[in-house]
Amino acid sequence: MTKQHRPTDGELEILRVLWREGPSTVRDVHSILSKAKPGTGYTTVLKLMQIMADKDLVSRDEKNKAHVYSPRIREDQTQKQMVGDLLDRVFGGSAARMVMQALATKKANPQELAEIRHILDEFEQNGGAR
Amino acid sequence: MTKQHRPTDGELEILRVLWREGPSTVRDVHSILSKAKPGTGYTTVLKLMQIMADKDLVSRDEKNKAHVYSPRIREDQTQKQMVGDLLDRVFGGSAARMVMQALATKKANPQELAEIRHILDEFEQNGGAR
DNA sequence: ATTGACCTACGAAGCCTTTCGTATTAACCT
DNA sequence: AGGTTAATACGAAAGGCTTCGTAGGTCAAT
Repeated sequence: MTKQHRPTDGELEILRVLWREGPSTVRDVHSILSKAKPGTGYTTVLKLMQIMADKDLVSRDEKNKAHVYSPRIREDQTQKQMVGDLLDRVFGGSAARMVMQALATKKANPQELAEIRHILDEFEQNGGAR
Repeated sequence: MTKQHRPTDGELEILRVLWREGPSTVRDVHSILSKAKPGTGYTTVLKLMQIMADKDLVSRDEKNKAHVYSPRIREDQTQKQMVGDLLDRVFGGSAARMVMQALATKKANPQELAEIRHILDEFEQNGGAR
């Protein structure tokens, strides 16, 4: 098991598009990203996606002229990895402290608070086994 | 308000030492870091701390021969910033989802679960005001 | 005063990420 | 077929992070 590197900022932006939209061409990804960040160059996105293919972060279907890219790592797995990383690097492993700061940042939406409570209930029921 | 950059990995390691130990010399920091990561070079740590002083991440007292460095940003503020950043960048702003993955990573310690519940209680009482 | 221990300053190399320009190739239309 | 459009490939530059070697300064003890 090769221990995954953290995806870079740019890679993450692209992965997020692929997770949400499913298999996409460079043009697809570019047009979405350039909505959020105007001025994003097409070949910049292309190059990044090529590098991601080299790193096996995405796979590439070359059947058509415009290649179609798909994520090769799962969103939830990446989220877990990155949150675990932050937990160690910034919070010394204290999940409670991290949750506290997370809630302090976002003005805690009452519905979200309820969701979090629900998650806690589940964790207490089966002892956090995964 | 100059919007703070994320500290780099190396900077964060040093900041964590300074937050825990208080004002310290390069030698202090180096001897602690090289316990966790043997082979860490002294001048590597020195250079990094000099750069951090340039960036105003730390301040430096030059009264003595061995300069004494102090953090210039607060730990809780940095934590808040970094968790907020991760929230946006990988969880699309959903705190609930982030908490879930955090708990899935760490085998949720029952005492911590209780702490988190307590934090939620407080947030519900005063509506997330800080 | 000379030595040795310890400190800072500094430059530079190596690597990674991001960005972009240019070249080339493929498809389509008339 | 020829020309236009749209795609990929590639190289390279710019900037940031990390690492380290070397040089030079200071202090104390001999």
